[in-house]
Amino acid sequence: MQTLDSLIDLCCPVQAKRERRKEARPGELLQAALALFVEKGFAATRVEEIARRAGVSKGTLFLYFASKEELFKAVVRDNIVGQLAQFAHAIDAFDGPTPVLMRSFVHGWWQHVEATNSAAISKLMISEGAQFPELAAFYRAEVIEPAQQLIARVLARGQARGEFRSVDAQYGPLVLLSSLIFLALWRNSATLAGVHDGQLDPRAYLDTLLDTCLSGLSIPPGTAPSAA
Amino acid sequence: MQTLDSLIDLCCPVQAKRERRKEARPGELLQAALALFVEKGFAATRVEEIARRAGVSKGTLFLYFASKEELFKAVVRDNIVGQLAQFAHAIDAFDGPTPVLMRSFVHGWWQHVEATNSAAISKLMISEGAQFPELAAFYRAEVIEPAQQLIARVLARGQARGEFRSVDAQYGPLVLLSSLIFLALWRNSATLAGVHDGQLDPRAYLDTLLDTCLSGLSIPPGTAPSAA
Amino acid sequence: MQTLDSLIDLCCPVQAKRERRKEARPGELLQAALALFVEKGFAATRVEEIARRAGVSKGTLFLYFASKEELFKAVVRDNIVGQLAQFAHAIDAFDGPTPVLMRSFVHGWWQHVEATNSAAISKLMISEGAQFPELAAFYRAEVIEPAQQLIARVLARGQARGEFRSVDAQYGPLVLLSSLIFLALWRNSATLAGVHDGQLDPRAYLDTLLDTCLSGLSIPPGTAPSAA
Amino acid sequence: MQTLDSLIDLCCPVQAKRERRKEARPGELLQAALALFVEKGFAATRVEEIARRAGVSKGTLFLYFASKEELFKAVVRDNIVGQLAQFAHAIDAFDGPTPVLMRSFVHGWWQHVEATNSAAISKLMISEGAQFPELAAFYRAEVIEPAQQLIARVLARGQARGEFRSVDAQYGPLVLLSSLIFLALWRNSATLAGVHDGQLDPRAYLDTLLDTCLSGLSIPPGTAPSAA
DNA sequence: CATGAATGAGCTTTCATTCAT
DNA sequence: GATGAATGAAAGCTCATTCAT
Repeated sequence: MQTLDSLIDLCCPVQAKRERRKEARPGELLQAALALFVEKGFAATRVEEIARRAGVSKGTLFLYFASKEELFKAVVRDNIVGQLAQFAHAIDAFDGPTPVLMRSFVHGWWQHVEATNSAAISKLMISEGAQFPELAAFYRAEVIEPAQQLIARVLARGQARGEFRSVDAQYGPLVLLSSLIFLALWRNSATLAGVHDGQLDPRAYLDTLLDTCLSGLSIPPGTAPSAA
Repeated sequence: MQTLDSLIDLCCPVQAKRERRKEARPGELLQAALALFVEKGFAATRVEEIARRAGVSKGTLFLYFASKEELFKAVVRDNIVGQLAQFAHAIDAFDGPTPVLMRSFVHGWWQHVEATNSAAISKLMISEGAQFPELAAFYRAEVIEPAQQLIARVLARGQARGEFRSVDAQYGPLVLLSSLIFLALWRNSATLAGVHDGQLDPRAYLDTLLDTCLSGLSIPPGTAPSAA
Repeated sequence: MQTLDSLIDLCCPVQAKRERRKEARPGELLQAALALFVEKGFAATRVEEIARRAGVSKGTLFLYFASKEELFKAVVRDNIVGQLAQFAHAIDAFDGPTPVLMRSFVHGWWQHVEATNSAAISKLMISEGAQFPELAAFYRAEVIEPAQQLIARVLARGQARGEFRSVDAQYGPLVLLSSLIFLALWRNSATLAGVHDGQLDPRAYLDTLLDTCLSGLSIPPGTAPSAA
Repeated sequence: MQTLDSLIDLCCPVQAKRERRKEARPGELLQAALALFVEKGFAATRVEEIARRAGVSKGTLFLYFASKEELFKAVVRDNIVGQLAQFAHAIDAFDGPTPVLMRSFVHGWWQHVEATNSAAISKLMISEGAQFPELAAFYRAEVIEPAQQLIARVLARGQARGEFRSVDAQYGPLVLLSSLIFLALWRNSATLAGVHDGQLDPRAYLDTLLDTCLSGLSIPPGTAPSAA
């Protein structure tokens, strides 16, 4: 049986090179724009530079995107895809102790963030999101909230299994999420990182975070609800 | 017979109007600048608008502040720098248990952040710092570093008094600071908070943070260095 | 049947209008800039006016010249620098008596100065150089020094050939150069020339200068190193 | 018998200090303005700086001079005084050989120029005179022309006494004057002088000038109209 | 489709001039 | 008279956007 994609491929055989390049244009522009918006911010990025990096002329950019703002929106839309679903599956499939799950989740998350540009996009949204309310709402609904629920699910699992003490259902996840977002920001903000950039080892930071939180979440030996 | 004016003069031996306005100018400009920087960002705010909001002309602004960047620095100094020193004093003067100190420090910090717009300024620097390196450096040196040291001092105090277990000297303070900065961002980022702004109760969030961290930092009963 | 346009195309295989204009732009701007700099001075000339006179917009000017100062330098290069090299070649190629060379050099210089506006540019630099140190340095290096060396070379040639008596190597050329610069000034300074402009015949002035200097430089008959 | 001035002094005895300072104000302002106009040019000099150097406030300056332009005119008017008459007398009184007179005249002129600010004023007139036609005309009539006639008188004297050969009556003086004006400019023009400022010894330059000109003017031994 | 020359509104900053005190 | 705070018209330069080719 063929997937939908492969059917589409059969119906629309490879177009002439020129045509194909034409179709690739928007993607190249989006990629160039993402890199530059992240690097220099929205206002400080000149459309000419985006065009140059994408290998086209300034005029061509406006053929595909009505304005610099529309280009920004397209960049964010293009990059906000739920990688989060995979994390959810992994969590559900795991069956060891929750502290171990948490450790692996946190480090796995960072691995993904490092590999993709997600941190950069978060930075972008936090920095310039105020100017684009629909995008901000979209990002919140599609990224922030699911991420929060993911952490909530892990905490709940720990409590259900008697491994964690109970924490506030709303703010507990947030305390953890905040540190993850902070790490993402730190790597993309000249102000936060500055000269100390090289000094922050993400993995060591995450370990310190995990040590503190896991101790804080663990049930004190004496207080164990155990009983006879 | 006395004129109304001369009566006023007798009753209110204030300075000449011009004089009084002159002394008020910097404050009015600072206030207007803070409001607009927060509302629209540093780059997107035009000095003319700041001046207009302060009720003066463009030229007058430059009578008091040498440049837009200097104006920003003055805003930061006016709202943050001084306060950090006060926190340092309060910490040194305190002589109760460190967990209590930490609670009072964290809540006191938030109180100040809420009263002024310091949180918004942090948001600003994270958003636009990359484009204004001098401002970013200034902010790092005058705000980020001192804040980090403040937290480090509290942690060290707890350890010295046998109240806290030892944490990584570099990342420990950062884990705490990250949550504070996150809270500041949350309140000023449409992306993070959006329309749900009202849903986050800062004080409850901070309590959750303190509960988790203080538990995580406290020395487990059994491991007590007791002796005897 | 051919359209008029296609006939024209066949007859006049010129570039597209846009293209042709593009190539003409720098020249038109240079010309406009020279005229206005001379008329109103460097500082008092607004770039917008230059652009307008060249028939383009302000922005277009900056497409071709990075700044007002660079535009000025281009004007100088366009009008003077190249010509100095030509004089040097002519001097080297000449093989008659040095007094004849000097006469032809001096009159040739004036011919060039009259044709272009180089004199006016010298006036400009003397007037405004102090306020634009970079321009002054450029002018000194590219114009004053080479001109001085040109004269020095002629004097040295005369001495080497036994036609001129020896004069101070530093001040000799300067005495001559001063008169040439003075003539340039006279023609462009309301103060020096005023309404009496018509009264000064440059060629007669230069002849008087040459007569005096050449007599002054020539070796007195009796003092001839002859011998016997 | 009393001069007019001393009579005036008797009628208007010394006023109160404050009053006297009031009368001195314009003079102090003129002095400060001259120094700054010469140093930085008209446009580049800020009225505030003039006022500060004169020890008054910006507003006070406008109490005495209607505008910056009027101040400039006043500065020039105030400084153009004919020291030239003294030179004329000295020339008439002299009874040695003309070459000696010329040497002493040229060096005396420079001594005076150095002592006063005349060179600076010449520079000022040449630089900014175009904007003030009346001043330019006045300066020409009162300074340039008389100076030219002074030189012409010396040349004529030399010819009348059989010491000089005949030169063009109009351009001969000019050739000499040009070198003197050039020297005055050199000392006040960053462009001409630049880094070599220290290298030009005015007296050596004038000697070279005199050597060349006097040789050029002297009657060749053989051609002497002597006769029996 | 693609180009890139051309545009012009917009920005920060300066400074001669005014005028309430 | 004297002050200096306040003004606002420029100026040089940038860059998103347009459109003739």
